[in-house]
Amino acid sequence: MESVFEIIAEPNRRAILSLLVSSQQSVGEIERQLRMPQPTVSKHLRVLRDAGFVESTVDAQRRLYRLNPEPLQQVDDWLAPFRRFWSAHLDALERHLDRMEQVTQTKKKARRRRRGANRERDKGEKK
Amino acid sequence: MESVFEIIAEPNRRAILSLLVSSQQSVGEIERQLRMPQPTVSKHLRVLRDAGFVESTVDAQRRLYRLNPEPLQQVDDWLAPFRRFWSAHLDALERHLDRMEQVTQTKKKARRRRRGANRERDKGEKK
DNA sequence: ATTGAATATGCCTTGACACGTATATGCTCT
DNA sequence: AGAGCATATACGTGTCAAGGCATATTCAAT
Repeated sequence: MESVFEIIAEPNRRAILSLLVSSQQSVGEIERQLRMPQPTVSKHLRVLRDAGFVESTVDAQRRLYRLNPEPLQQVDDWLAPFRRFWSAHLDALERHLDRMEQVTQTKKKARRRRRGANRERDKGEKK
Repeated sequence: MESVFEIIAEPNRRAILSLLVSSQQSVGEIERQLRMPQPTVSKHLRVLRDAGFVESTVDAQRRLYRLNPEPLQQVDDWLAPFRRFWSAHLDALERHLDRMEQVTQTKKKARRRRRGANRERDKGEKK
């Protein structure tokens, strides 16, 4: 199974992870919400657990699975250089549009506002 | 082939993408730098191109491939909720450590500095 | 101790995909 | 036109992982 990227390549596993963002869940709850057969859920959880994406605690017959963010941070780290790349490209696009505007003289303020919003977004967070 | 996640699950494709961050490259250059057979490179480039990760321009017999950041932004977007999750967890860990310290009375300032650095890092960019 | 619920595991089949090797296409130069 | 380089594609093969189904395990309650 190797890398974190192969783990999150599987759609059902991504669904499980997304589900666990809000709160921890039992296998049965996952099964019901994602409408997938129980063995499928268990197998994917096994993979996720072995790869460190989730952890589990025992609650009687149930097992509660919760997220462990570290492996996902690896993905985030890999993405870092590309983030620099695409903000550079955004800036280049902006400059290009600005040049166009110096010719056409149209609404510049609206785009300025958008650019500000994008910069915020690039910093992460923000709902 | 479907999703962007399956595309970047392949190590050679990730290598190609990383290589293209610095600048555009011909097939032959990729082949040499990554030491993989030419058909392999061409096939992976085909996949990356179909999925929109790269674009190509023709230069006589060569083809120059360059990065297109949009699909990677999808990955970044998917990661967003988890980023919130793990910074919440970092904070919780910090609070926990702080409570421990109130008992053990040890170096608190060093950790405060680290927390600040993490917050910067979460905003993206930097370095 | 037995039954039933919740979860895990084993086996089998199927399909996708990566690779190697060979070959095709396209361009340049003489 | 022909030779040679750069890149793309076709085909056959092996591997591996996901799904379905059956079954095993574990715990609770009676």
